[in-house]
Amino acid sequence: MFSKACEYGIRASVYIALQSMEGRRVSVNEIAEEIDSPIAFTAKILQQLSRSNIIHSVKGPTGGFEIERENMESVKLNMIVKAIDGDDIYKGCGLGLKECNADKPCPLHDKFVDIRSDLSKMLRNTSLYELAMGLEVGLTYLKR
Amino acid sequence: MFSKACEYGIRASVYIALQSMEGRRVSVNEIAEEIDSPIAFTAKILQQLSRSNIIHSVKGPTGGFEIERENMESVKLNMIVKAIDGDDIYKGCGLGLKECNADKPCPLHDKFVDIRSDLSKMLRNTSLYELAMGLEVGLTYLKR
DNA sequence: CGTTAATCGGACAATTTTATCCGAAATAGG
DNA sequence: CCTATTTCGGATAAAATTGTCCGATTAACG
Ligand code: FES
Ligand code: FES
Repeated sequence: MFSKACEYGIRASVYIALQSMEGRRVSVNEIAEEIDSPIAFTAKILQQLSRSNIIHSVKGPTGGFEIERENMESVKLNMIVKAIDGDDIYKGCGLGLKECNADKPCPLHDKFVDIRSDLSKMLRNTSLYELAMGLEVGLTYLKR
Repeated sequence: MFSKACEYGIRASVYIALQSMEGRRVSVNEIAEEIDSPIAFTAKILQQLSRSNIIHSVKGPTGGFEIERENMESVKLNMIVKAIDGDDIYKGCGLGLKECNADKPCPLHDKFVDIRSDLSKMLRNTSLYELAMGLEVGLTYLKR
């Protein structure tokens, strides 16, 4: 469904959001530890999210990553997915035709766009804040 | 969403079904031409589907691929996807946790399983026959 | 029986994705 | 100013996916 990079990116963002709620800034090492991901690869993804203004990074000692309180609610999953995986999942044909277009649809088009639009809607409506809350109350987990 | 192999596999299967409705057996070359896919790679995928008893192959001159009339209705997309991509898409965690399990869910679990089960249901309920029919009446296309 | 046309199967190659390494730049704190 | 700690950015490596090649096998047909 999502690329590994995107999965790590979402998990990392949720963890950063959780810690930012308590004013803590976190390092790549801590993030990778807490979400069980490869450190250097995670660092690359965080750079990408930082450049996309989804998370905020601070260099030097006491530096690390954080998410502004306001962004915690306004940043939705669809932004993270788009920043990392592009918009293939929102626009692409389920059977791999070069373009998905109702004027010349693939055999699966009608059924596929239903699913795709549900997924898209779900990602658009899900904020980091919401996901971080589930974590905070101990209902959900970022590794197992 | 699906791998390239799976996309080609579905497109090929639908084309074979369409031709089998008229009693025509088709070669890899014709299939690859009609669905716009790499020939040798497509051949590999067809072998896989043949071994999974989803399509039927015949060697030698006048040989090729076909789908028995009965199978055309009983073969659903979920079988093709499972044969090629495995069941990650049916069982895997959306955020990449090692296992998807409601007892220790990831932050996205509840929302993700909804989408996943809709997708799963759609694939389970869609037959090759149904898709081939859309093609036959000129409503849908396998390449663009 | 020999030729020809087709799939089968294994080895190989190219590309993309995932992952690692390391030096550079920034900055807090002594 | 100096040192230590952190992200940044580019090069590189490993693994997985995608794609190619070719000889073996099968079978139709003259
Ligand atoms: S054309 Fe295939 S999903 Fe729209
Ligand atoms: S645990 Fe992540 S989707 Fe179920």
